[in-house]
Amino acid sequence: MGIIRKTKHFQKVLDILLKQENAVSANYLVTHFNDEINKSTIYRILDKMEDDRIIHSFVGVNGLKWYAKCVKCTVKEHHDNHPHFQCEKCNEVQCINHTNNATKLIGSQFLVKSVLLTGICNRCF
Amino acid sequence: MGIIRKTKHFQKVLDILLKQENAVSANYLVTHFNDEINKSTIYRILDKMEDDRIIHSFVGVNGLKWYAKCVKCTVKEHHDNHPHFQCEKCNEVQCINHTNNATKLIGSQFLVKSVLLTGICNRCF
DNA sequence: AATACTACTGCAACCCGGTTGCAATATTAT
DNA sequence: ATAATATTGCAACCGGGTTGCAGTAGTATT
Repeated sequence: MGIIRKTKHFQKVLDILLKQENAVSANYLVTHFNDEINKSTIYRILDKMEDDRIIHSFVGVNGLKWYAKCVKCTVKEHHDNHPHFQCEKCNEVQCINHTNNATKLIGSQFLVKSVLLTGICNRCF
Repeated sequence: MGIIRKTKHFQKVLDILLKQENAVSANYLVTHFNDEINKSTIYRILDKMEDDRIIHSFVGVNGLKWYAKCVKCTVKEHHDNHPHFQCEKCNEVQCINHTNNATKLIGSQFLVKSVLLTGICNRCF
């Protein structure tokens, strides 16, 4: 159920996501492509990209959905379940993976106020 | 700007939150008190309780806001910035604090798929 | 290159969690 | 009891995200 046709819209959205080092909110893409791409189209493209493991998503501090490119994911499995850090002031999101040093983020430089882990609990497992 | 008058509505909402061991979603409270308390009233009560450090809040997997009672918070400072774990299947939220064993949660019993840290980044600090 | 098939898109309307302004009501201090 | 004002209900609104459907545009086949 992922991407089947390589359309112009798909390419444009992909370009933004690949260019960006960190995560991008769905809402940013909607306003960025305001006059160019309909918002339902953008949400549908993002869903399909996620199905194809081109990007991964998560929900940020304000309940907005964020997306970032996958680095080592295969079509079968998501390997990009690394932590994300979001600043409550500037709202910017950083992926904490091989390129970033997690211990540098947590502790001295950042004041971590909330940690949300998600997954499958042992009752549902 | 917190709670000033101890009203019946305030007491009813508080009772639910104190009774519950884990977190409760704002939306749950709204539907629970459907015919009894107006939803704007509930959201306003929750805001004030959070101001007074009676409860603390965070955003769950689906972007919904969750609340849980504070255990060791003072009016001046929130000490309940412990991690929360939310199951993606049953949506239940557990506070990972002194009563729960974090290492038991992470690892064997749970499959952790995403971790969101929030706070203030070094640029904004 | 023309055709047919169907994935993709735009539109408009909708959904739902949460917010807001305002008039009416209830709590508290006097 | 009264006055002052915090709280509430209501209705309308906001914004991120979804959906059904008809029209458009990729793609495979000829």
